[in-house]
Amino acid sequence: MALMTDGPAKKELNRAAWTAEEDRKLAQIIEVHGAQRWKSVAEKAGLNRSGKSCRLRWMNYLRPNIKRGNISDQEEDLILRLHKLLGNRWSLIAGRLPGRTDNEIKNYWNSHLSKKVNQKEILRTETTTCGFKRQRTCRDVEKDNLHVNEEGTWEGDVDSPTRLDVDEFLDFSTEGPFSLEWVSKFSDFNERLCGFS
DNA sequence: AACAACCTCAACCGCATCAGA
DNA sequence: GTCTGATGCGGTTGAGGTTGT
Repeated sequence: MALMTDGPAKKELNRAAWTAEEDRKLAQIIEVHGAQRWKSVAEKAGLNRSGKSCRLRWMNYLRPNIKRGNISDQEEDLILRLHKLLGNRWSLIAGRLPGRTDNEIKNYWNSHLSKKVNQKEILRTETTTCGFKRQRTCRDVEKDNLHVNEEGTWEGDVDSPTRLDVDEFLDFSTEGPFSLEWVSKFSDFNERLCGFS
C-alpha cells in the first residue's frame, strides 16, 4: 500500500506494510511505556502511524505469546463450536484460544471454515429431503435458544434441556484459557442445543 | 513459460462503547 | 447531561502468493 492522504489538512500517515524497523521501535516504546495511550505511543516511537495502527500491530503481531499459523484440529473444532454458539464474536472466540488473535480467527474462518460449514449445511439439507429427521441449523438455534430472561439466564424452549448462566459461561476473565472442563461442558451443552456436534 | 483465477492474511475503516473532563 | 478522546470490535480491502489452464 502506498502513502495516502487522510484529508487536505491532515499530516499523511504511513499505511504501508510494517517494516522490521518499525516493529522494533514500537516494541521498544511499549516495553518502556506499556501498551496503552496508543496515540502517544505512536508519537513517542517516532512512527508516522495512527495509534490505531500501532495497537493493531501490537495486538495481532508483536505481542508476546502470539501463535501464528498451524491451527490444530482441536483449535479448529473449538472455533467451529464456539462460532455455532456465539456467531461472529471473534474476540470472545479468541479469548478461548490462547495465543490466537481475533483477526487470525476471523481470517481463518472466512478462508477455511465458512466453506466447510456451508458444505455441511448443504449435506444436512439434502439429508432432510431424503426423509431423515431434520437436524437443527444454527439459525434455528439462534431463533429458539438465544434468549436471555430477566434473571440473566439463557433459556431455550420450555422443554429444552438447555439452561445455563450466560455470564458465568462466557466469563473468560477468571478461568484460564480453555480448560478441559470448560470444553467438555461446552461440548455437552452444544450437542444438546444443536442436536449435532 | 505466461497468464488468469483464486486464496490468504495483514492492515485499514467505520462504528460503538467507555471513561474522564 | 454533554462532549471528546481512547479503545475495541467486526467488516472489508487489496497486495502478494499459489494453483490451474
